[in-house]
Amino acid sequence: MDEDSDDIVAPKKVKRKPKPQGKKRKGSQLKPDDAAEDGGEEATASPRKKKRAPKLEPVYVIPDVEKRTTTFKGRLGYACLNTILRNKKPATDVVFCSRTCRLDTIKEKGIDFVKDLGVKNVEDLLTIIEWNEANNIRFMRISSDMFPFASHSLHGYPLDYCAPLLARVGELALKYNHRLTTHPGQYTQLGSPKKEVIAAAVRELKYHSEMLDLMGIDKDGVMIVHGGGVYGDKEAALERIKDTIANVLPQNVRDRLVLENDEICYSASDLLPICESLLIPLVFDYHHDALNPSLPRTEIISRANEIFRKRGIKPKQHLSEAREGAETLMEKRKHSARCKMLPEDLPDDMDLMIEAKDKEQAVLQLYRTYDLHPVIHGTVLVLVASSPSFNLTP
DNA sequence: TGTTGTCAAGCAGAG
DNA sequence: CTCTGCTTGACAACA
Repeated sequence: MDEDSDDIVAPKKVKRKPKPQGKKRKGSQLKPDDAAEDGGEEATASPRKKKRAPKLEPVYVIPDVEKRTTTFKGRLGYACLNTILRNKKPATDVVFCSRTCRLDTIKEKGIDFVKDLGVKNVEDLLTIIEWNEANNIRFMRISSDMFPFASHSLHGYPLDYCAPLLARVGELALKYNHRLTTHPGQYTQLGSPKKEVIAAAVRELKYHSEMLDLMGIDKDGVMIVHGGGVYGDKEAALERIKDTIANVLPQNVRDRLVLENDEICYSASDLLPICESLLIPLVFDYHHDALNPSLPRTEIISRANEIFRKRGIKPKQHLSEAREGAETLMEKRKHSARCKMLPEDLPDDMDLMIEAKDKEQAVLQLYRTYDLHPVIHGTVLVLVASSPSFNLTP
């Protein structure tokens, strides 16, 4: 689907998936799982090699991108996961920040096991930030899974045990002028009519705040959440959201909170009034706005940026694109692997989070498209052949 | 090593 | 009603 993939010369061995037509998986069936039609078929071509084949050197090719120009001067970032570091081989070398476990495992191994996962996640975050710096990326979203179950009603735990390590993350980010933000998940419902749901949302936000506070991150370290559900009455839900923000959230949590327009329930014009009245910034998401439009983009952006300005927070926005060939609303919600271009109305001085399956590769592609930063040959496309998106077909 | 089913949490929309 | 999608991934069990 993504032209990108077509250009890639994959590492020499491309394996065909066995395709065991066994049990029906409960997930979607619509992904024929082999999109390796990129010409990497020489895979099976060497059946008779007796000397144990030395590890094949992958062939890295940087495909051409269509060149474009921009006056954009902000940072581009990616969310949570670095595909190169996540897929390092051997498996013991992988670097990622979302180690987690099951509830059963907590019962089995105890909470200290879980807290150790958090330590490993934070250690790896240091590595990722170093990688980012080496590759001219200075903006990323921290995984909400950094500390598994930290906000859980029964198993939750404070993060102070990890304070020194978290402080190192903040110091490193500061050293590189690297912005770190968070995006608590879809279960974070500030406007639910159910008390327990709100309580869980507040715990989740407190956890994220605690993490950022212990890192010593400044006010640019925001936490982005959506409006959430409407429960059949949007006005009433908005009132509850407003009440939660104004009267329930502790000040340090509220200080980091920002709202984001979504593609189903709350458009930018739904959120702007409460954002403006509470001085909660609005993160504008171009993709969501395209699916759930309201006011003219330029108006949304200028009003949103005014809130950021008043709060002294560097503005940020989200960019993603729908999968190619998406027809229905549901299909269009899915993110594409890359972003082909920056939006028309993108202000120059702005941090832009790229939400794409290929993560940092999508950022690097935009770097190349617009000549924003040099891209190191070898970090591009190193593993695209095995990245999840590579197997996605439209 | 890879594959497969399942996993903390909430909601809305499609079929 | 069930399945899907959301920041979408990762664990666990087994081959």
